Amino acid sequence: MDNVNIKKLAQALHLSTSTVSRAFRDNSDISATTKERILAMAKQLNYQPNHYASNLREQKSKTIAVIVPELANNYFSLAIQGIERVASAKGYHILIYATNDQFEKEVSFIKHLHNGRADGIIMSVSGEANDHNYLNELSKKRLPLVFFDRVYEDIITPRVITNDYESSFSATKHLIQQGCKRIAYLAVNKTLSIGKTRMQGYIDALKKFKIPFQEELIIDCTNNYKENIDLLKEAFTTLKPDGVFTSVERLAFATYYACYDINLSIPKDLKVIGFSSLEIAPLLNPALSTVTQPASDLGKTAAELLFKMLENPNDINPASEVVLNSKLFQRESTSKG
Amino acid sequence: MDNVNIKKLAQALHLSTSTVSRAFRDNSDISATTKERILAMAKQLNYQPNHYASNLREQKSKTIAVIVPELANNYFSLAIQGIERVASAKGYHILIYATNDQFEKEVSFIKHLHNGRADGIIMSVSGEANDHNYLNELSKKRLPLVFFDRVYEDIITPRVITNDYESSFSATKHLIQQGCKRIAYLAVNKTLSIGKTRMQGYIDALKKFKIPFQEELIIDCTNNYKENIDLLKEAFTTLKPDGVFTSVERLAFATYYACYDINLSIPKDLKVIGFSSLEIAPLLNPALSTVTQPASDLGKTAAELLFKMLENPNDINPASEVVLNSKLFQRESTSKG
DNA sequence: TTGTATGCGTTATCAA
DNA sequence: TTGATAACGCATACAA
Repeated sequence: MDNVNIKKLAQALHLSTSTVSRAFRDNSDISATTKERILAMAKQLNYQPNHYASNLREQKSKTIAVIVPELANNYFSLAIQGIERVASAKGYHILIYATNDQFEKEVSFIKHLHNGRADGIIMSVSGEANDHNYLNELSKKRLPLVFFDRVYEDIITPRVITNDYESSFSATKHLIQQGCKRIAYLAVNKTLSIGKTRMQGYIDALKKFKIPFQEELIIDCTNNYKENIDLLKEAFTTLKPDGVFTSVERLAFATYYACYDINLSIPKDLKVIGFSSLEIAPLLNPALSTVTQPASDLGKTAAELLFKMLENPNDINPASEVVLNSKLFQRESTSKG
Repeated sequence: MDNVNIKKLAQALHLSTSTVSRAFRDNSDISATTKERILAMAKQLNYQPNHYASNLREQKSKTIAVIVPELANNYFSLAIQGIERVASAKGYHILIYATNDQFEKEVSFIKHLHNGRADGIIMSVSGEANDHNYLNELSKKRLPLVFFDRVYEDIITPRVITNDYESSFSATKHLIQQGCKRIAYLAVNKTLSIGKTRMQGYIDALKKFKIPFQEELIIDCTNNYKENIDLLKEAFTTLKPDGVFTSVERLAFATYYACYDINLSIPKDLKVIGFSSLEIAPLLNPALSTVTQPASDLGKTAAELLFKMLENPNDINPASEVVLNSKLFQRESTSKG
């Protein structure tokens, strides 16, 4: 490598490395003229300060890590976009990790990140069902951490979530008002906190409107597209629901595919609404009614929270929780008649 | 910080730092028993080798950077997913950068990455219209770089692309065979190499089937959703095309919105096909005919190519080009009658 | 097999 | 205002 470092730069200018170094630090004492000389030469030689050396020295990385369950997901893409914009504006870099819903990966990522590679972590969790006390074991040494959307309730750290309970309640209420009597709830993992909250909103809405809650109408789906479609076809045929509320976007799609296959008409035979941040929900056949989460804002807010922690560690309540509101869009898939 | 480093670990074990260091390097001479002792203590103390120190020492980062035009985009999300899987399997980390189609950002990202932060770069470019000779100026010092999808034709570096010309030709041919006589081509940036190739396939297909090429039917769109819809409504009204071929996914969506607004029926009045990797294209109203690029594979292949460069720099032809095939899906949006 | 010493590129402290 | 020097945490050449 003919890489230019601070030493070569110093040699070329007949200066010491410390003087050169100072030229890149804003607050240091250095004459304006030498500074200019240095910067000019730096540009000419295409000098880039070695990040690893700086960070080893300064003990921080100007990098934040983002851990999400999956990358090929409209919702998380939007969230990452929100995070990236904030980080980019602050001159921070972003490391991306996908757990693919494997808890061990999450643990491994987090542990490895505690080697100085990142200054903070933004995460949507994967392993609600597991023992995630590993986060507490890091104790004092734990990096600043912000949860978004999917959180661990028993870990004390700032979080950004949406008003899932209210949204679920509203969505269920909407189905009831559109005339549904047998409303299925499509869960993806009942044990996930987010699953529980959303399900509770559904259950309470039924109660409020005096519709009996039936356990069999809670349909627990998998992570496999094809499996879900088969499972739903079976369920729709035997259980004959007249409404479906899906707790995540992809289950709404699975519902559509299932209905196409078994010739159920949406919304005539079955009304459908689901959590989804899909911008083209109006283009679906039929247009999908959605509970739309402000995904990009969620990411933005989480990033802002993390930067607050980084800049003013004591200024932020570790138990702070920011709640953003989702919005209900009524479209063709839940229309009457 | 009560961070444990190799020194503390050595102290705790009454060993030297070099011995401890060796325990983590596979090939070093070290007795099995001491190695075990060290690893056990490391686990107990939750020791993580400092990445910056190692990398400063070894002059590599085990990190690759991915630069894309945008993050909130189904296609790039899939590509990133493909990259992440390969990198993750190799124990590499991924830095993500979004240019939001701003060329200066691209230049800035690339230049900054040449400070040791990443070992290689995978990029889908943004600034075809600009002077991207900056990449050549880095000359010998340039990091291993792989282009995917959107490339600079005049920069010699490995690339992974799709058979855009053939796909465009087929898509246009398909529209012709479905009876279209006035086929509009929706471009996003005529000067982008990818735009040119795709447009050429369209032009040549017209020629082949003796349909006169009309400049006015090339509609240059913007990056703004709303603007595009307005622009398309105007264009469809005045130009009265009977077929539309969109060079990127989001223009197909814009086309749908425009048609809904001005009461054009797809496919009766206007047949639509577009480049798109959207998995739920069959769920649109009407189901969208697509040229589907193997987005995830593209990312995977690009990553594999980059790792080959990293592992065997001389083994790979810098001008190598891998072409993956897209697939044409005929759906309702281009059906006859 | 283990320990000592050195340097990776940078920045901070101190002295000039 | 500038220069010499030490240190950040780790890995290797060399010595023991």
